[in-house]
Amino acid sequence: MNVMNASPRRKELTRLAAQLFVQEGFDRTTVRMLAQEMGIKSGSLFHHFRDKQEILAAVIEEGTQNALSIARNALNTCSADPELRLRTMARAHLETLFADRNAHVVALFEWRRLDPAASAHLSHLRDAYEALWVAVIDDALEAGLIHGDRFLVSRFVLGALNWTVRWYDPEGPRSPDDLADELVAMIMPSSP
Amino acid sequence: MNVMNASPRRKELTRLAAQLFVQEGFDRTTVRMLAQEMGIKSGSLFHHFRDKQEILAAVIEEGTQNALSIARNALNTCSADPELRLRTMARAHLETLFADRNAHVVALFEWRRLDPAASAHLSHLRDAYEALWVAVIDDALEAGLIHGDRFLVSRFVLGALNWTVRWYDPEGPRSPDDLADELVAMIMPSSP
DNA sequence: TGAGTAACCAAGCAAGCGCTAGTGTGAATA
DNA sequence: TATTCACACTAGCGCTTGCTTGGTTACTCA
Repeated sequence: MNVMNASPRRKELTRLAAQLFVQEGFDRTTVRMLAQEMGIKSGSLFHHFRDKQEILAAVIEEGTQNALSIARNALNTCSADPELRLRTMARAHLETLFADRNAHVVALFEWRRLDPAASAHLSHLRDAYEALWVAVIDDALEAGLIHGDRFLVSRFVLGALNWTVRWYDPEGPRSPDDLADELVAMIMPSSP
Repeated sequence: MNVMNASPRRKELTRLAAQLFVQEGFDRTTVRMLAQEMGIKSGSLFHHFRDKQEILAAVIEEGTQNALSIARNALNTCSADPELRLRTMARAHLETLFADRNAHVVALFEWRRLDPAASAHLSHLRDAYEALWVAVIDDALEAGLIHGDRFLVSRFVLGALNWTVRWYDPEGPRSPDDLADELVAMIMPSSP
């Protein structure tokens, strides 16, 4: 068993696991199914992961780390204009959501299956990500771009964005950026 | 086994099952846990339901039927003013979401566990409910109250509302009606 | 009073579950 | 050349799962 490392092999296995977790749900995905998808036998799986829980934690950690670094990057290479930052954050959110769809769907809908230790560790990552959102929304409120309660607005916006994984088809005519722009336009009184 | 009826006993059992499904998730809820919660033995459970799937279908059907009749009622006893109808629909949505929370959480997050037959049957109910939303949103768009693509707007609004089950605390200071009003205000340019 | 029935129980089956123990192998390291 | 290491295998243990069976109880109504 690997201590806590992220060997290329383990990363690849994690990616495959994410796909199965999305298809079947964590509980219905058996270690035998995972092993078959990975091209190994079920016993060999436990050379890479301590137990099934650890696979779930690896999937979610991978996805959340990605989201965090993508969002930070996008905000850093973007001016201080509150409207642009709001749009940028929404775009970054949808970009990572669909670039890394499997991991994020797992993070959104299987979080409760994490054991307390893993959940506590990963909560910090998630909180750091949400803090980025709250800051951007605070700026937009202060600039008078949008109105309402900062807490409620961020919850509503994140809810609307996260829910897209339930209905949005990336193969369709609309790009994730279109979606993000439409949402921002919807909540901004001053838009055309 | 009861054919398809809704005896008082079965209704009560369905209510208890919904609670457990929310607490543990459908897959992790065993028939033994269900039976214990109901005060019977696991074998007796199959006198009321053909199999575990049927319990899930019963829970979701109950919740969706309620949502549909509450929304219809609210819209019927409400003027034709588009803004009022939008607010009314949002309020009705959150009202039923939290009055019947367990059933709706199950409907939102365990829908995929339904077998194809049950899913097809219940999809009609859900579609009827969403049709109410689309009509209300169409009116609001036509009246110029809100702007954007009708399809996207309804998805965003429903997403924001449904996501509330993840963070909203009904014991807190804000009422569901407050929440609904805040969301409507957020997407309406002309609000104070 | 006695037939019918809804509701329940004790016992257990077959299948599947997560996970472990022990072993083999080929490549890198000493 | 000897040792270690990552990675994979076979075999199966102990337990839980959804569900079935065959029978009992309590109640209703002709």
